[in-house]
Amino acid sequence: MKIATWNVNSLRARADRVEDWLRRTDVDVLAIQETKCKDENFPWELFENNDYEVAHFGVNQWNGVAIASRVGLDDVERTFGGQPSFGKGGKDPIQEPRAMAATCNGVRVWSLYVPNGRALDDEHMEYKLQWLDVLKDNAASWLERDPDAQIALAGDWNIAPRDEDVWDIDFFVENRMTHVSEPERAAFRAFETAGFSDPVRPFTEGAFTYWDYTQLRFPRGEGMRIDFALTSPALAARVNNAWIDREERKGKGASDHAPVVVELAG
DNA sequence: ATGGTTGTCCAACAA
Repeated sequence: MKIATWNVNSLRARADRVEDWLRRTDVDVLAIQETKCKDENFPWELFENNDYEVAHFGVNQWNGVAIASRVGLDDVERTFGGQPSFGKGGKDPIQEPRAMAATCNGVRVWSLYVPNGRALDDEHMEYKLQWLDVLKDNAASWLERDPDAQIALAGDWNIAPRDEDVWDIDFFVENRMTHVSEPERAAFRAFETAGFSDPVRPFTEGAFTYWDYTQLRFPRGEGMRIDFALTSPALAARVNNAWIDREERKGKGASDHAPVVVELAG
């Protein structure tokens, strides 16, 4: 069984590439982030035509998450408990479509689009840290309730947990960039303390998952590792292999993120 | 050539 996560940066703009990728990669479950559409604009037939069930959560042109599966798609949830809301300048806060879950062949798969943070002193950074803290409390409680639960926290985490997860840590620190600050990294580590782990890194040392569209970041090899599929202990034990599909970042019409694939035994 | 992006509600914001 193969589970993947991919921030597609607009599903409509990426429909042909997503379909080609699904066919050649042959994954069983795909957690999608940044669909950038509401349900009425969602390309349902893309998944139906390829024998995937799909569930979507999107309310406007921002964010949007989905899960496609051909091994079952049960008990869909579109938020986690106490998920913080956000409204810029405090106006009309909403629970943004950044998290959804479904059970696929016994695995509880979460598609997560963690808030970006925007700047170290931006209100969006407080939102990001709070959002992660509440998600972590939820995730810890799921494991306490069932230590054998198979859970994947898959998505765009918008955090580079280690210095080697960006092309030049000095550049990030000197420019007061987000994604590498200690509070963000502590928020990520809290999931590891709660029992979740990253099964992809051992198979992909030194690899990145994201390259900014600007500044020729991809041809220059200037990327970041910010997309993760964290696994509960029972699920981590099943991981046979994992890879980051850097080829998918190439060429015209690519997302700025590459898909991350985890292969499970059985 | 000292710049060089992409997506959305096509204007201004988000990443």
